[in-house]
Amino acid sequence: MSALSGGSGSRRPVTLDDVARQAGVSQPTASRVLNGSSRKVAEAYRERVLQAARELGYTPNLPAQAMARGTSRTIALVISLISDPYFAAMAAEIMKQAEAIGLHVSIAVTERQADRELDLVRELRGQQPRAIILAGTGYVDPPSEQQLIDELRRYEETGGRVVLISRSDLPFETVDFDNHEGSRQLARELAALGYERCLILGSGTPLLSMQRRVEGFVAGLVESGVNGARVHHPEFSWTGARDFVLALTDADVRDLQLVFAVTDDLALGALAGLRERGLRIPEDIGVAGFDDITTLRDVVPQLTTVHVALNAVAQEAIYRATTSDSEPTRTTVPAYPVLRASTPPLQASCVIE
Amino acid sequence: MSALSGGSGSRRPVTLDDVARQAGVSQPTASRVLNGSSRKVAEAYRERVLQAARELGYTPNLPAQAMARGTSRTIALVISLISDPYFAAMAAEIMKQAEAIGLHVSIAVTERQADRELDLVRELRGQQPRAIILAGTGYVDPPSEQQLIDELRRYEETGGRVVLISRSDLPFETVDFDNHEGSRQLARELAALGYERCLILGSGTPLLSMQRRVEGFVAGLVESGVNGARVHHPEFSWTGARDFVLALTDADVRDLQLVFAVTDDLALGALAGLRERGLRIPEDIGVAGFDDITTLRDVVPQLTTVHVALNAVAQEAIYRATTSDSEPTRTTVPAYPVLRASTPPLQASCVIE
DNA sequence: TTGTACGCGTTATCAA
DNA sequence: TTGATAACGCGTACAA
Repeated sequence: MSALSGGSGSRRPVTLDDVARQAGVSQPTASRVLNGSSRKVAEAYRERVLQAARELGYTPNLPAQAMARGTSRTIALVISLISDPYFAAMAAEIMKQAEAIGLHVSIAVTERQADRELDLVRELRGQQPRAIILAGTGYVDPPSEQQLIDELRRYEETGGRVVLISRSDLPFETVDFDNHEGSRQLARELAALGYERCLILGSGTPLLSMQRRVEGFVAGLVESGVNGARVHHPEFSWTGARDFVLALTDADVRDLQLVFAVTDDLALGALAGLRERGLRIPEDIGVAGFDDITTLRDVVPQLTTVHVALNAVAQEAIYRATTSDSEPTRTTVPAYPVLRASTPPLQASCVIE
Repeated sequence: MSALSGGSGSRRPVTLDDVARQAGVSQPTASRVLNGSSRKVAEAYRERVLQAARELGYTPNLPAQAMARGTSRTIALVISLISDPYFAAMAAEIMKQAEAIGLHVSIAVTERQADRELDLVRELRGQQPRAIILAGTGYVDPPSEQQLIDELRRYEETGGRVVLISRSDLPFETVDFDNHEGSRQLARELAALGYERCLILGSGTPLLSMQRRVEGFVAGLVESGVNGARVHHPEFSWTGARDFVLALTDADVRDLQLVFAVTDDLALGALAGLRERGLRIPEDIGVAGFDDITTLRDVVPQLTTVHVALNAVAQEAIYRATTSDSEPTRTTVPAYPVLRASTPPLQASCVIE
């Protein structure tokens, strides 16, 4: 191994200058050929530049381009949790849409800490991204909401775009799905199947969209003439739902016909808990969730849930992130119930109160 | 809305210069206070700079820093698929470790296309990341392997670090888990439970690690005195495994005691297919996978699999990505079988041939 | 059409 | 310790 090629950090990256020199043209000409848009370069030069770039293995220095242009080709995505199948699917869709139009995605995770969100936005702003997309948090009573708004405003004022997904609490471009309507329809369909005595599992963490789902479900029940659904708010996780169900009294459980949880994750936790108590699903009690995560395909019985068109959400988000509107708009993507084996029609005997 | 504050892109971002001017110091001094390391600045100046930065809402322009310093605080992660629970978990762990030491993560997805991998590396190189981590591809006979190596070498020569996860095919720093040993041990344990007539589902796509898992399992069986396991390579997806199982003849299936698939995803697909054929799991046939994805907790029966310590893999990868070694090393993280309800001990009657 | 000269925001070098 | 000044790589008026 020669002294020149060995080790790390020995060589300087190939720059546009190197390419220009090798091609025997000026640096701006090389720039025009390789990265510019107004391609008024003589074919002979063009060829030489392209060949030189190929030979040298030139790649544009993105930070340098970003600085010179004042804007980058990066989109910053702030997300609660990437290991959660729902958010993973959301991130995947957003990346797909972004890459389709030549944008990179830089991901940051809040791990559901509201204060971390503010820090992240501040940091991300420094990346000079084309847009910042905040997906899937949104607390009912956020501690530092005004600071977050200020920070995002400041970012917007310097030409950046802000898009919120699944949280309609802030005055920015918002893409949301219809939480209320989705669970309302679900409640109506389940009521039509005969379900009346329901336990609703909301989120212990005060999240707006989850609250909407609870309200929608209750509304749907009431419209169907079903009242008195019990609402509880266990810790917002699979384990939280499971533990909650395990802690119920036998009398409580015996009286139930259905458990609706505001996410599939919770629903699966509840399902696990109910089974641990010796209950059969769906014979003894029905279970329904919300999100329609892919994972559900491997669960028996197939879980009734509310489907959300994540690809539509992502597409809309990327569109909003790359189009400069004057006024923030609110887009709502539909969500509709999907009835599966976990909530079969109740026998007539059970429907009668 | 005033002409100054309105719309998008009106205001210029706050720069270090603005802060310095407001604090009445020179720009380098402001730099030393806010971003520098050798903090030899008079306390009085220090205070004034910090306050000015706070008032103005200054955030360092990362591209500018990257250019000036010649290196960024970004790690580029190239991953096959982010919606896959296994890769999502891997990405989550890597991000966690990276953020713990103040590094951003930029994610790019290959969608399992080998040629896209090369393009991505070329692009990512332009981001001037601190390191490039390639996770989870690695073909048996890659079409453009040499080009990829050249590209990564070039990146390394300019001071970047390259770390490969779960693919020991390229001459770079590698973190892998013990595919062969993991499935070998699994095979031995299953053989000890009485399983003999096995169907092994490999990957239709020629991936190295998957091949290792097949080889390891076969080796484990042979060591246990079990020969003649059938190996097949359906399309590398849940659907592929399901369809393959559905296409088997009844005679084939009746003869089987176990299906081992090289990933949990495939195993779950196979399980679904077997059930569609009216087989009971595990009474009629056992099923085992590899990866121990979180999703399995909601599957009944609980799936026997091989557990991989992803957090250890991620930690090691980040460590390698931030430590400059002279020679590329190979780290192997253990993988060990976890026996669950999907492969109960076979009754004595079945063990007898 | 091509090349010269400058600016982008930051860090690093060197005098003072 | 602090402050001028020169990079870093690229895009872009402007002049040729």
